[in-house]
Amino acid sequence: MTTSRELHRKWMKDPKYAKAYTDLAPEFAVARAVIEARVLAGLTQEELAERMDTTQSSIARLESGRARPSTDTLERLAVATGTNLKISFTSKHS
Amino acid sequence: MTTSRELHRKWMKDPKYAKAYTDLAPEFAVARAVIEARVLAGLTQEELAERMDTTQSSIARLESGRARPSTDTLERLAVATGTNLKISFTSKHS
DNA sequence: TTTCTTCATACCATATATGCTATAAAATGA
DNA sequence: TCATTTTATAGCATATATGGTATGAAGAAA
Repeated sequence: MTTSRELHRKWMKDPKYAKAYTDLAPEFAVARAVIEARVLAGLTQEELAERMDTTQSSIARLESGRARPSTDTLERLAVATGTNLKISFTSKHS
Repeated sequence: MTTSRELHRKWMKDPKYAKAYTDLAPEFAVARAVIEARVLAGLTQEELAERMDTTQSSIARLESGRARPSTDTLERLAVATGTNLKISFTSKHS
């Protein structure tokens, strides 16, 4: 069986994936989550864009960290990747 | 007088109703997280608004479910309530 | 080299989120 | 009841996110 962890290890060999996953600053956590959701779904930016009824450039913008996406966009991305969007405010001390 | 809003508030005390409600309306799950973060921080809408450098009416709009807030707004709310914002796309099958 | 694929980026028009003001409703306490 | 605080909502101006288009870079494979 292939777990997401194994897939992650495999994809970490991809320089772009590895850079996206490890080098991005904390404030780009959303961008990282977007990249991970798309890659785990096995989609290219163009394919994801089609499912979200938008364009490849918009997806690239999301993944670059230059965007502050709305929850509407995030929810559409969740539908397109077959995932559930989770948003929470967690305590810093527990 | 019994309004639908009052009925909703009453029924939201039922966990099953609450879950079904938020599952069908993702934007209200965000609204609920916002309300929870503010109340746990012990803040009024006005006090939270001041910390976020915005207005009470904007907070009310966030909590009403009528908004699709940007991640910028959510980040500022996390800072104002002393929490960490977590956004993730979780698998539906695990 | 060329071709193809994928991703990144710039620019602009438009849709939407946000801030602001005012007001009203609702809750809270006396 | 009354007074006060807190929250909800409407209208509007503006800031920002998004869609669309075009273009270019990097890599893979021939």
